[in-house]
Amino acid sequence: MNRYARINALLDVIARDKHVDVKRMATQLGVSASTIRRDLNQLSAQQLVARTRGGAVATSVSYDLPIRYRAARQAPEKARIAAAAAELVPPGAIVGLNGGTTTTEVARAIASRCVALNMARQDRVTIVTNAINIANELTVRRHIKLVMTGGAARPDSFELTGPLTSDTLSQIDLDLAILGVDAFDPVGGAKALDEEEARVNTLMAGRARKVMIVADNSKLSARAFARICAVSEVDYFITDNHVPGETLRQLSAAGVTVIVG
Amino acid sequence: MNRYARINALLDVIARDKHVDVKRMATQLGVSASTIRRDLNQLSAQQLVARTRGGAVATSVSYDLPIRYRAARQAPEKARIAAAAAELVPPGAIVGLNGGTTTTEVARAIASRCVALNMARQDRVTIVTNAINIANELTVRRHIKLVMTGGAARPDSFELTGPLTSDTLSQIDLDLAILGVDAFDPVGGAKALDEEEARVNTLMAGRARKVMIVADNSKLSARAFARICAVSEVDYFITDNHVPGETLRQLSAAGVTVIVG
DNA sequence: CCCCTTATGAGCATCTTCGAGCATGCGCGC
DNA sequence: GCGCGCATGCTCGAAGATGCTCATAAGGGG
Repeated sequence: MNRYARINALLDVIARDKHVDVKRMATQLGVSASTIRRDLNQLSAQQLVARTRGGAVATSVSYDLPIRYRAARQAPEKARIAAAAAELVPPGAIVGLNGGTTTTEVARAIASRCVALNMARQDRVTIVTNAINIANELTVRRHIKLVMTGGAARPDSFELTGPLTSDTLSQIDLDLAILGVDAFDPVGGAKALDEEEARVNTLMAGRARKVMIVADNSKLSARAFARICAVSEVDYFITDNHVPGETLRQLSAAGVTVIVG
Repeated sequence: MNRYARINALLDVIARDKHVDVKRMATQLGVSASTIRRDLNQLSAQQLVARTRGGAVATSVSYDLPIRYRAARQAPEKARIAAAAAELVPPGAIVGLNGGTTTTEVARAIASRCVALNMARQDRVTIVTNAINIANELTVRRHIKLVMTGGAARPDSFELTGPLTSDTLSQIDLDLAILGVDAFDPVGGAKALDEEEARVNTLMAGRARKVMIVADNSKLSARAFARICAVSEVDYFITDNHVPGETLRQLSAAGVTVIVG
């Protein structure tokens, strides 16, 4: 019984019963109460559950009922960022998405939201992406129109880049570009680690009426060298609640609409 | 046991069990734990798995669908057809692949063959495809250069079609187009059920120096209305051993190299 | 045929995880 | 308001996984 399995078991119980009991789970999983407590505290720090004396309860802000623990870093933060981003997508919009774990979550959130709102045919959202994994997931979701750019695949990131990608993008106009980035700060703007990806992202931003950056707090202290766009070109910035207020104020002052998911 | 074979083995286990154990895989594959750890870290950097203490777990960032695809009809026939097709792909070739269960098998066979032959860098095969599921699988399996066409996704077939697809294809030259079709016979040639897909397939065949059709026996008695190309444009036809000899003779007479997998 | 790059395995110091014990303090009943 | 019981948080030690380094093997290129 490793940590991952325990956390999943705990989330399953909470999803089913809305609460867990430390003692009972310790017996059931064959570990000490200390361990269960540590696990619950960790989940609580990620705002996935709320601690109570003797156990924990489900948080009111439960986004997806079948809560599955994703071992990726900053998973809950990304889910909340994604939910906030999805809310800003109006019916019928044409949305560009680049690759990355955050934007993958955004894609899922947009798809879920379209189902939830039961959008009419003419209000269907169109998603344009150069991320193979996002396309692969969205293809089966009927109520979204999916368009892929062409291009050569980069094995490390599941993104298509290169001249073919640029060609495709140059033939498309977007209402909104939602970009995950490797680094973002009030002075340097948005950046990527790979110059090929940066170029594609720049172009996608240029084809869009509005530009949204989605990034968890780690990206604000990260460094990357390939420039995507300046802060002045960014309309929305969605992040989590672990970002210094000073940074957010600077972004607001620069004309960016800042939203904390 | 080289690196690629190990990585494939690890991915297979993760796809099946949702998790791997460092120690167990080290024993099973006959290498040291350090090596397994290095492999898992590399996969983790590609977001294909998430490291846990003692092993790794699936990230769900796009590794569930390939499994669904494995259970196809006529599976053994398709696997043999695919293996025969893969053998006709020379090192360094630029190969076009359209969508479908047969061509998905072909993609896997080509990938496996490249691993088995341990192809040098300059002999890497380039695969150009408009099938999202194929792209998704091949991105994971590396050591193949992958190019996607752009286009709008068709939910039923995982294929990209439309003007963007045509535009991309018109900028590409192929050594070989490997096409799965819905119907093929000595008189009518190759056909598809969907006219959009047929158009893309026609274009792909037109961009290629050689055209190969892969189809199991059921396709020879099937009917479809959208024409892809005439028999005279087909260079190779790979099928299974349940096809009437008379049909094969007619195809040979028409100048098609017929191979029974 | 030789050299250089890369991959692999072993050893070692470090870090993480987990369980147990103990002082603390929260909450419930009186 | 008060005291008791129990969950909690913290610390410490043990077990084991990890990362790092180095030596060696293997493979590819010239």
